[in-house]
Amino acid sequence: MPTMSSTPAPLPTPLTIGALARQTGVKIPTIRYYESIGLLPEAPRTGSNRRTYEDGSVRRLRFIRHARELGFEVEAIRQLLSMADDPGQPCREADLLARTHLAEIESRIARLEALRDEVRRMVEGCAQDQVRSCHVIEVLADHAHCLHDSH
Amino acid sequence: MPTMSSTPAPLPTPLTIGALARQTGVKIPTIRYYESIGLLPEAPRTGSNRRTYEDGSVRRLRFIRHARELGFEVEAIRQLLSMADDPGQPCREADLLARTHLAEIESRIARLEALRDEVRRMVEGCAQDQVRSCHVIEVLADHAHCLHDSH
DNA sequence: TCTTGATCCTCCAGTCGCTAGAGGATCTAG
DNA sequence: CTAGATCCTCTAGCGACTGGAGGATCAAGA
Repeated sequence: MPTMSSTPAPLPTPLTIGALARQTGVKIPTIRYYESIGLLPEAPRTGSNRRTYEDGSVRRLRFIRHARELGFEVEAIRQLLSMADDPGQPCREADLLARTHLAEIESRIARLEALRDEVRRMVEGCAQDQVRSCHVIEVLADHAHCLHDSH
Repeated sequence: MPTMSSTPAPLPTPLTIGALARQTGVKIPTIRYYESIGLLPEAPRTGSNRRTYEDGSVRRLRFIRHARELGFEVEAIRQLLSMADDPGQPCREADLLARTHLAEIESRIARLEALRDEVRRMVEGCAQDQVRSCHVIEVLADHAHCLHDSH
């Protein structure tokens, strides 16, 4: 049982910004930054002007962090958050957002793979000799060595 | 012999910054930016203070552009350029730089692929119904839905 | 009670690699 | 001679933070 003492009053001790940072892995200045751009609501303050948070903040910030890690831009996250705040809405928008994002990830992967092939070719041609005959420098100096025009 | 008086000297008409931009595909403000950070040397000026370039500048700028397209950072390019300027040196450094870069590209690809899988799962789980049951929001709200911790 | 060190606050500046705009000078073609 | 293209410098902005200065406040130990 997750009772932590005999008294059943789990009154939620507000978190400091440092505790919030530790629980979410988001750095303190970043938390303040998110507040400043309106991704996080303005945190209530103590008498001595320190920000206080509750468990809801932890969830919201984790949501943000997770979305950022997944490569969503702040603007997209703003939209996702407002959807998450309003769970009766149809989720076509969230779905569209995610699908758009997926397409972008896939194109990024494709471009990186082309790029990896170029750099790999570059590295493999290097005889570790002299710059004069260095494939790396040579390839960089002349696009004609490349397989693709696209980059 | 490169005497320049009586012979039909192909004296190189200096390029304007606009011509250089057209020949390399690098925008004019970017060229000036490269000069300001020392990637390009300070261009000699005409009497009316306009920058002049020669074919060497075209090659150098193409080198820079190509390296940027391949994802090298400016600092790395700075090193590559100084190596290219000094072709008697062993090229271990250039090779190392490129190999480091390759490793980074590969790790980026791996992370993006993990990410793609997450987002794909996210999208596929969406029933286009309500946010309440929307997989996208749910996954973002809880990292535990993810396959990987790494992102 | 005092003191020390940790934590917090605000504000400002810097990061990277450009990009854009203001406001003005100069070139080139007709 | 004039119109429009091109150039110049300088400054500020982008996105998403990150770091530091300088100062207030808190919690714990002597």
